[in-house]
This record gives sequence, structure tokens and C-alpha cells, in this order.
Amino acid sequence: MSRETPKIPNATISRLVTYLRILESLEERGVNRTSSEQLAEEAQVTAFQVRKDLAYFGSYGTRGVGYTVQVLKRELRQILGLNRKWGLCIVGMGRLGQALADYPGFGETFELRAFFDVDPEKVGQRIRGIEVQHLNDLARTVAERHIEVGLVTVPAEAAQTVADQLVEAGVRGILNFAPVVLEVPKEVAVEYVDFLAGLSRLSFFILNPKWREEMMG
Amino acid sequence: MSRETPKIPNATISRLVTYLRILESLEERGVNRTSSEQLAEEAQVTAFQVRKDLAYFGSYGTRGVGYTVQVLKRELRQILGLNRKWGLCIVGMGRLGQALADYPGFGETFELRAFFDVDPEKVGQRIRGIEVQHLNDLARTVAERHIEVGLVTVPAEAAQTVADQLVEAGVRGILNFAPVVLEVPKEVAVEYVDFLAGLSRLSFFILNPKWREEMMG
DNA sequence: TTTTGTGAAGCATTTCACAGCT
DNA sequence: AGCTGTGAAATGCTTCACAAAA
Repeated sequence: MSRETPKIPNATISRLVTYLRILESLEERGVNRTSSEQLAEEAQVTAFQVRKDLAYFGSYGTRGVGYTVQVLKRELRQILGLNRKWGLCIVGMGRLGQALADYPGFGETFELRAFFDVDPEKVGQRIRGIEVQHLNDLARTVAERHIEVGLVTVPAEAAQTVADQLVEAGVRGILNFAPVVLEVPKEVAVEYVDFLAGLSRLSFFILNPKWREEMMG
Repeated sequence: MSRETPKIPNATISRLVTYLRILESLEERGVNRTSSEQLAEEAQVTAFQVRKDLAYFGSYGTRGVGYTVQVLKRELRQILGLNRKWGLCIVGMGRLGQALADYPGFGETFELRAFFDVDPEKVGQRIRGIEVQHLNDLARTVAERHIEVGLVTVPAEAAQTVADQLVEAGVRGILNFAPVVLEVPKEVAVEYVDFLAGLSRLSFFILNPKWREEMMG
């Protein structure tokens, strides 16, 4: 931070997310110090790339020494806007919704603040201390609880309607677990958590000529 | 296919996956014909980009007319190596694993072929007609049923061990739902399905100076 | 006339080599 | 001596303008 911010390649942002994931993993394993070399190896990029990516935002290491895991982690969270809580809601409390409600990976960054469903059996239930509300209450609750991201885990045919309601209510991002393309204004970020998304990385390998022969029958 | 294959930008591959998603959505809505313009709009890129991306692989449209949804979809699936079934297994039949087992988004490309767990309560149960096996049987079953991709939905502390076993058994890709970084050989593709992955797109917005002021307290 | 397909120009990103701290 | 930080060179990607086809 505190810098003229030239223009940051989008690819850099994706990599910063990866570096952050690696730093959290290192921290968990009790490692305090790292280097551009180590980060590069784990992220499968070059050490030049790591240093350049970080240099867009500032200088967080010590020459001749490397980076302090905790410091760099904090700085990356700051850069990525993950140094504050993001309010989350889950729409659709089927098995996937319930599984996500118990997901241990929200970390210090995301906070579940509401659950929605339309099934009278589910509305009123308490999950992790939060009452499941009817979808009709979405707009009001999203505003009251400062919810910025919605996780959509409803059946495919209901997903677009739910997305419209979330957008209308003012969320900034949608994580879509339903296997359909959502139409939303372009200032709302949609991330598709489907099998195509999951396997796009695998496609890099498939497209690699060496593998291709072997894998395609 | 059938072409000199220059070198394909990685970014192109990611976009092909997006185009495919859009085509599947169009097909579902009964649309048969589309254009680089329409694809561009839905994918949030330029029409030039769409045409260039496709041109790396061949020419699939009709000048003056556009593209046939079904044809282009088939060609993209072919390019991406999704024109064959990929065998999947799920390791960890907790709620997330079970929810994924019922996930309707596998489409024509992915096929569930095995489930694994260590809990004696779960081993032996049948889910979607497939018996849950003990983790000890993983290597054998992966080989016998030609499983190429493993979905890891075990607790964080068990994830690395499971990943090792999957790699040893010969899978090509891992979808990791556990919130930890996995160490695998670089010829195995790992995709992280965690909240950082899901929200990296949101970070693009956060990094956009206009939004930044407004969102960061 | 419309919309694709594509070489070439323009722009962005990555790589590199080394200067700069510790 | 070691590893970061960074301008400049090299590479790669995107945009463009227009030819080609229906």
C-alpha cells in the first residue's frame, strides 16, 4: 500500500491469492520465515514472478533474509481486502448448504450471518446459532446484517431468481454452486463452483501435447 | 484439432471453459445459434477475443451467420478433453461428500465411480447404487474402475494423507475441498475449492480503485 | 450485408540481470 | 554473502482492420 498503484495485472491478483493460501499453510506448520524461492516453488511460478508481484504493492521482505510469514500474510490480506470480515449468507439449506454451514475454511475473513430457504420444515431451525429465515426476508436481512456475499445452493431452476434477489438486496459477490450460468450486472462478481470450474486446471494438462496423446483415446 | 497447434495462451483455455459453460446454458434455454458478439457479452470479453481464442484450434462458425450452439459446444468439449467420461471418486462421505454425490452438475463428462470413508458406519452403505468402500481399498478400486479424478472432502488433518494415496493410485487431478495446501507432484492438477478460490474474483473488484474507497473502512 | 477468421500492430506481462540493503 | 526490489529487454497476449465466405 501507500504507493502510486500503476496498473496491476489480473494474473497478479490470482497469484496473490495463491501466495496467501501458501502462507497460511506455512503458518499452520509453524514456519515463520520464507523466501521468494520457496513461495515460487509451491505456487509453481518463478521467484522473479513472486518478487515482481509483490513489488507492485510495496516491499515486504528483508534483503539477504527473506519474508516473515506472518508479516507477508498480513500484508497480502490487506492488499486483497481480506483484512476485514465479509458477511456471508447461504441461500438453500439442503445438504450442500448445511455442509457449507459447517465448513471450517471460512477463517478470519468470512462470517456466516444468515441462512435462507423456502421449505417450512427448515425455516425456523437453528444452525450454528442462526435461525433459518424464509427467502422473503432476504432483502431486509441482507441490509441489516451487512451481508456482502451470497452462496447459492438452491436447485438449478431456482438459481436465477435467487441471484436476482441477492443483487437487488445489494450483495457484491455470488458464489454459485448451482450448475447454471447466472445473469447479473457486471459490477457483481460471480464465481462458479461447478465441475467445469474445478477442472479447468486439469484442462491445462490435457492440452499439453505430451499428455494429450496418452489420455485421449 | 487437426492443426499445427501454435502455442495456446493459458488464458485462452480458461476462457474456453467459460464459453462452454455459456453454450450449455444457451442449449438448455433452447437457443441453437449464437455469435462471437453474444458469447463475448456473456463472458465479459471482446468479440475479437472470442474469435481469436477459437481460431487457435480451428474454425467452427459460418461467416455471415455465426455459430451453431451444439456444434461449438461439441468442438469445445473435444478441445478441452471433455468428450469422454472422466471417472471420479469421492473420499470422505460426510455431509459435503454426500451432497456432492447428489450434485446434478456432473453432466455428460463426469461419472462417479467410487466412494471412500474410514467410518465403519458408512463403509458398506450404498449411495446412488455404489457401495462405500474403506479407504484401504482405494488403490485397487482406482485402478479397476479407471478413476482419474479424486474429490477430497475429508477433514483438513487427513487431506494430505488422502492426497498421497490418490497420487500413488494414479489419479490425474484432485479437487480439494479441505482448507489446506496439498503437496503433490507437479504433473497432478490440484484445484482448490475453498473460500479464497471462490472469492479471488471478488478481489478484482476490491482492487479496482473506484470500489476500494467505498468498501474498505 | 453480415459475421467469421487472421496477420500485423500495439500493449501488457514476464523474465532477466544486477543494484541495493541487511 | 545472501536475497530482495526494480528498470529494461524479451516475450506473449490482445486488439484491430480487413479479407474471405455465406
